[in-house]
Amino acid sequence: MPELPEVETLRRDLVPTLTGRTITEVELRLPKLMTAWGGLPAEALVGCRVERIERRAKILLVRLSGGLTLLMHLKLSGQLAHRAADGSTLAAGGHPTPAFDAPLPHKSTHLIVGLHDGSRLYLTDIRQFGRAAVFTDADAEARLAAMKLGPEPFDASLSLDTFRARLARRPKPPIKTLLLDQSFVVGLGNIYANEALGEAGIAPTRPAGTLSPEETGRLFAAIRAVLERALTEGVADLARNGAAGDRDFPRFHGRAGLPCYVCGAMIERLKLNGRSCYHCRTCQV
DNA sequence: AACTACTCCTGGAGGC
DNA sequence: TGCCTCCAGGAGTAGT
Repeated sequence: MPELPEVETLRRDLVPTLTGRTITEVELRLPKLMTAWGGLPAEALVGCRVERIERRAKILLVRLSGGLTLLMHLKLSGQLAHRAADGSTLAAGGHPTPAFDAPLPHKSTHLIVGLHDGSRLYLTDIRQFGRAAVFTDADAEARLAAMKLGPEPFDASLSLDTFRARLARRPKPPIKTLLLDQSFVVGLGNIYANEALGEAGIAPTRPAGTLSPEETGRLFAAIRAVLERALTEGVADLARNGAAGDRDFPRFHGRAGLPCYVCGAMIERLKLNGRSCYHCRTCQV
């Protein structure tokens, strides 16, 4: 799925196009999209005005009038598109395929939210792993609390010292496994975990407890640098099949068999907990 | 408690 | 062309 940079970029794009609009109709085409988390029926959205759009971890929170919150998690293949009444795209983001300018709705469009100005918000998800739910604000907080999410990577409360302390509590798992664990730190997915480890020069398989203080510092800085680059220069560029795109970002993920940007050695792929790790054996030790 | 394996789905790419 | 296998950016749950 969209990881932190994709969700945050989408949030920023939706703020000016969605805020202040009032929901006039809702069409839920795939009921299970809204059953996993429970909450109110989709129709509860009708009549609500969009007050604010927030993000926690990889989850979008649409704060509504009437004390309600719409939670959305795009998981692996979810996508949101806000289209004007004439069909033009106002904002779109999430998984890069299908193309953001594809005709909507299509067979993987599972939720359509109509706004009073005639615009529509479409949630599409080829793999149907995404989730959405409408809660009272209090229930939304309870739902988030139940997820036991770790700290945000850019939160001031996550200092290098607290990062090291959290690592010290989980010494056994491979460091890559820990980076993907949302209770350890939120926002990283497979792409940016691979990128952070690559930039830090740390092998994904290293048990977390074997990292030196110096390596921990490099990793902490690399996590923020990689996410910051995605937020400021644009999210990682991936082709349809998950391979790296034309841009030099990502620099490791999806580049098996291609030369490392740093040393020229061939990037290799290995599997860890069922997820692909792309790494340079020379640079990452 | 900590850690791992399995599971929910669809569709595109590549081998034969 | 068709069929097969593998692969894809997540995370909840059940088992050891």
